[in-house]
Amino acid sequence: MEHMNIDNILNNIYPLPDQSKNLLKEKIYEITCPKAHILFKVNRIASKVYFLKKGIVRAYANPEEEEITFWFGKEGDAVLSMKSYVENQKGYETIESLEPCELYEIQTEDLKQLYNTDIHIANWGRKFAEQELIKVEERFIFRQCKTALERYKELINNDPDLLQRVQLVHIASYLGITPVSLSRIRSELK
Amino acid sequence: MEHMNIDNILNNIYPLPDQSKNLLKEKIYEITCPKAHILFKVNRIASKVYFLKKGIVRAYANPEEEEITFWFGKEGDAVLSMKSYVENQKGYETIESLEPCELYEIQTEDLKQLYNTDIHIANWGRKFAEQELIKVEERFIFRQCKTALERYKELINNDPDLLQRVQLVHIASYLGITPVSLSRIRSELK
DNA sequence: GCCATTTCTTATCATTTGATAAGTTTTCCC
DNA sequence: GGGAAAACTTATCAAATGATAAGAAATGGC
Repeated sequence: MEHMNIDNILNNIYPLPDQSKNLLKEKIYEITCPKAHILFKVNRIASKVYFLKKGIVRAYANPEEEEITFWFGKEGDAVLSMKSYVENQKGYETIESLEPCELYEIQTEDLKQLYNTDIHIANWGRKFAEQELIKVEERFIFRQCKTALERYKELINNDPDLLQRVQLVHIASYLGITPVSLSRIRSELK
Repeated sequence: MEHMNIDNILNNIYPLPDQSKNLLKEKIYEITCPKAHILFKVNRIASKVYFLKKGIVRAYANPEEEEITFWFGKEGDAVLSMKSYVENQKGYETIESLEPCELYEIQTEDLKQLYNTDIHIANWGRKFAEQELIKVEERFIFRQCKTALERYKELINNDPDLLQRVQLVHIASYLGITPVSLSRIRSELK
């Protein structure tokens, strides 16, 4: 997939007037990280939000017992610990890069200050949360309506490159099944 | 449970300065509805958001095939079709009262206009979406980590009155199991 | 209060998914 | 490029959940 530049990423969430966008961009820096880098560690309070320019990451919960990969981030996605971002509390997830990544970084402190002073950025932040909300809610419902096979098929259709870029262990967990079960499904489809 | 007044409901989401709160309250009206009233119908574009003063409601998806109750709203909760509210598109859920209800009602149009003109209300709207987001995300992860038995136990602990107020068919669906399976779990616990 | 209807439970059997383990393929590193 | 490690598949068996149906309990209307 192509690189995503910051203007497109910000605009895709909610178009901002130039002045507000520049306020935001003043606080944003580019960083890179290697594969298998931990961007957020569980039980920490996150101080940064990232936007993914290039690469792929996953968020997983419950690392003591059984790892649950509940989210993949790709080019253009925001990468953050939601719980930590929203409530300023310990996050329940760890976020790890699955490829070498290029990221845009902003301090949550800076972001929150902008929310309080610029109404366009406040509404941008509102839209961001709203869009993420819809995504989780839809996935929550979909998960319950559909069988593992249907969920796998849907992934193939909507996110084919994920299968090329991500280990099947993580795909399986994302689909809510075991790797063995995923293997079974894949062999049935051949 | 006690009645919830509108000031508490609004403040619990995000404390607003009096002036902003009054702007909001000017647009809010009280209504009532009987039991089994449909507040939102699937595939419609919703024009209203409610806050529940008294009563209990449920949201369910997939009404053609198998009903999936994915949310209960109680005193103090906001009642709305998220998809419709966020994207101005057809909602995937139907929302139905399970008791006679007293509600505060606001037009989404009015709300959106306030978002664009009052920064405090914009941030209130942001906080609202953020809090709802965390709730769904936590439930999504919890659903995958825990067995049906654990999920039922957690419901008993965190939401005991739900069992008194709501039919077990809906509880079962909310927990992601069949009513028969829930019965089995309940009898094992005795 | 009584009957009809709805809701809930119990029982039986089928299906799906998980757990474990062994085998195969791929990847990675020297 | 060869060998070790990791990732994936396949096979077998166990456990959890679903489907169906029949019976018990609760609810609601007259």
